Amino acid sequence: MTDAAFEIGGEEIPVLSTGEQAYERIKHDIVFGVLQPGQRLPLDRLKSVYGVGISTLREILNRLAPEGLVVAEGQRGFQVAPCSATDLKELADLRLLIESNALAQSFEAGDVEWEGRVVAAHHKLARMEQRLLAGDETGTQAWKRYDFEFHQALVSACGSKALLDLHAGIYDRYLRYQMVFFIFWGPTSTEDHKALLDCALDRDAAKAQKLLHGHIHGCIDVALERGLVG
Amino acid sequence: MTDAAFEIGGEEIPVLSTGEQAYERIKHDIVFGVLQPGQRLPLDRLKSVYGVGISTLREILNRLAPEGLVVAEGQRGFQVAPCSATDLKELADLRLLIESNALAQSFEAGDVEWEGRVVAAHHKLARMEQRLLAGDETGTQAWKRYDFEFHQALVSACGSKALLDLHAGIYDRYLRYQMVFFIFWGPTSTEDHKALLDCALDRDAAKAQKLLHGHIHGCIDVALERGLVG
DNA sequence: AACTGATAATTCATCGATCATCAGTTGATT
DNA sequence: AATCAACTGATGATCGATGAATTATCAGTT
Repeated sequence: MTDAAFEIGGEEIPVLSTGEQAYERIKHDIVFGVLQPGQRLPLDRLKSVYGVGISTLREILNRLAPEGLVVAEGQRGFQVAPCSATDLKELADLRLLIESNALAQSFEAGDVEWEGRVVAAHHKLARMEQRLLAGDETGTQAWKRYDFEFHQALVSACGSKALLDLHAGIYDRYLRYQMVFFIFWGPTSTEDHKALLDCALDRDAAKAQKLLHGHIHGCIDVALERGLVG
Repeated sequence: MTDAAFEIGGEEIPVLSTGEQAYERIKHDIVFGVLQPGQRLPLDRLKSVYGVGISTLREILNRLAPEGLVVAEGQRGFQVAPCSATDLKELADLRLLIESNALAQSFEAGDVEWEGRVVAAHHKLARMEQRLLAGDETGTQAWKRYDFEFHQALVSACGSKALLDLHAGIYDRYLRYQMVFFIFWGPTSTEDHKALLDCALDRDAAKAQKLLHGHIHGCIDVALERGLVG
């Protein structure tokens, strides 16, 4: 339908196809709770909402299914993957396992380039968190992106593409719980990020793993305490 | 097209839809090397081979893509995920990480039911390995299934569905290397399995993890030594 | 009034058709 | 003769149509 890339002044700007665009939108709407957990996804409705044909829609949903954001019960269509407390706990443990491991390898192998990426990512995240703490709620989505980019940067030198892909996928599923149930409890998170940055520059993997453990479990404990998740 | 389930004498036998059937066949053909790494997958050709329509085919390929068995280069169709030595190493490390962790949790939580599953799975695997060592090469595919079922049984009590799904997915990708490059080096593998069984019954997770490490790395070292992988 | 069975309406799975895109080839121009 | 452009055949992406399955509705019966 469209070109794969579009040239402007020497810089290549990728132009997404109809399907890719819709894929991104639907994924975004699931992660951010516009499409709610457990909600059925009638094809005709989605068709008009996202402006793509049935077949393209089904391709997208089939792609989202192995990623764990959509479930397909054969012959009965699709629905947004339901949320549960046990699933949240499993995801948290999984993220911790994957990210801890990647963290250690990354700290081992990271060069100065990597340090640069980490510092830059942390700076952007910290700025956004300042704004959020100041009451500016407009940037919640931007905040999640910077949070991801920071954690991504931390593990980016682990040397394993497979590990990074896995981490990204689990992060998305985990993020959905944060977004759907509006989990953001401010200062503690900010401190954790700063401490993680320091660990990275000191190459103190053990301490970073401990911090990550607290960072993640602190987050889900808040959710489970408040009884937010069914 | 067909019923989701078919009742016979109280037991429910799932009847797969056209799409599900083709999905299983294509996945099988990729894992077992019928469709070779890097090979392009022209839709018209697959259409006639597997006897399904274009749209259904694309659904299947889109589902296989996040599973890591197929890659989709935008606007230029699909191809079987290529193989490389680095990818094999990454997968081995990943499988080790996931399975080691699941093993420890499973040993912790496993009950007598679990022990039964493990013993049964090992028995079937051992029988098949006997036949293979005796020169009966007809059962290579059955062997892989029993090997998976044994490892699956070992971790089945870990208590995390997310972890089990992840393990299954990575196992498939890892298995492909074994199948495509005909890696089976007999006695050592058989001994490993017996030792793993003993560890399970003794609940000795640390020893099991060591064994698993040797089991997996021994396997890929053979492949890398022989220069089988690109 | 509640249950069961048949029928109608909705939703899904699968398909081939159509249009856009890509790669290889030919031909014109310098 | 070499280079670039337009042409052409092949392949992929997107779409709506069609028949099958599921769910909802309603009448008839106990």
